[in-house]
Amino acid sequence: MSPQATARPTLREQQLKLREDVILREVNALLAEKGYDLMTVDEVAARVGIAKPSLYKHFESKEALAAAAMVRLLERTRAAIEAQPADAAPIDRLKGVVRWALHEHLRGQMPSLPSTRSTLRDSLVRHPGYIDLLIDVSDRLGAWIADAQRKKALAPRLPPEAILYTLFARACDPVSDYLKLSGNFSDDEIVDLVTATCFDGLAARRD
Amino acid sequence: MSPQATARPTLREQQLKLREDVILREVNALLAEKGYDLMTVDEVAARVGIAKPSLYKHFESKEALAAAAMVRLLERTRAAIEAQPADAAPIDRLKGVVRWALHEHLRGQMPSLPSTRSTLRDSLVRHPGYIDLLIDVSDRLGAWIADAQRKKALAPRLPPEAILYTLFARACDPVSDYLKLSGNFSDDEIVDLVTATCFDGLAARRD
DNA sequence: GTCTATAAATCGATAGAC
DNA sequence: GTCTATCGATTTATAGAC
Repeated sequence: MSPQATARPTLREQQLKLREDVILREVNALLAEKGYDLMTVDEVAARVGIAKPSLYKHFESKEALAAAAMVRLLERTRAAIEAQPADAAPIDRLKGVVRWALHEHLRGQMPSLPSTRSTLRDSLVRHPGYIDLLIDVSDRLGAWIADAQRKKALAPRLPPEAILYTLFARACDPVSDYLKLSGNFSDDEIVDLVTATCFDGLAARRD
Repeated sequence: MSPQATARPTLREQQLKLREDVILREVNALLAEKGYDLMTVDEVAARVGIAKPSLYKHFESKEALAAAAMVRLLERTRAAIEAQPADAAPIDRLKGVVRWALHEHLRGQMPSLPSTRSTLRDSLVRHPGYIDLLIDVSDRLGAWIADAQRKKALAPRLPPEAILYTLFARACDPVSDYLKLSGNFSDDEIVDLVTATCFDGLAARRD
């Protein structure tokens, strides 16, 4: 053990942070698997390998647990946005983010959008960090959308917010689940299919 | 009161059927509003205006209640399919069904798709009438899809089942909820927007 | 900080009187 | 068939020992 181990509280804090990250990863997977309402705190504790009261030492409630997991998801989303090549056309950067989200979804790591009538939604809007991050992510995507519409790569007539909502919704589109369940497609094919129908539509194109 | 009133048991059966229809309408609305897991049997009874045990005289469990409501929804879907003009192009008939579903959604009458990991899904596949109706509806839509692809109105490269799943998914697309929540669009505009992005995609079209 | 044990509330389902 | 009252199971959350 290093001499700083007892002197600095930082190491312990790092361990704490590490454990909380394990917790949030499991919460994220459970949110994707069964949603907020069906996820039980007992199950989270069991998967992490600790007792339930220990979990409540880290997070004060089930809602706080889910909110923290959603914040983490938004942070990873922002990272995916920043990872897009700066020299690519804005529409291709948008496609890249959608493809990243679809891959996460197929890996069972993408919780559904907080439904407009969900229990979770109310507590999320009260969570300070969540709204800020959501606005940040929306602003970055919104800038690309406006840019792509100016370049006439995205349909100029569509309201930008309709495009933004559609991109968010495709990230947890049940279509990918059903395609996966059919067993006729690989994950890459499913990502290609959903991305294509999202941007190009179901109707045939002449261009 | 007609003379047959006491002689025939049919009248009482009609009243029974009528009450069950009221129940299923409320269940349908509640399924659309909060989903199967958050819907409580107490709430259904309260909305119908009867006590919970009375509800259990009509339906033996919460699952049976939801399954009956989903069957009723599929029957109305089949009716909407049959209501499409026979002389219209197949792609326009498909659009007509999607538009009907979106209007139902905006009226709060369209439950979400039974998620691949839902509690409800397992009991639905065991319900005899449900699967038959689902196959019937899928077959009718599938015939139109094949027809539209032959005529090159729908993208010929897309797997027909991907198109079918996409149409089902758009009926309960959360995008419509968020557009409605924004308050910037009328119901008709939302239906137009979602239908357009579904068939034409987000990317600009030259045709 | 982690555990065992339990409180408090909710929900699906039923017993039994009318 | 409809009601009041209640059971049994599940789940969130906490008390208290270590």
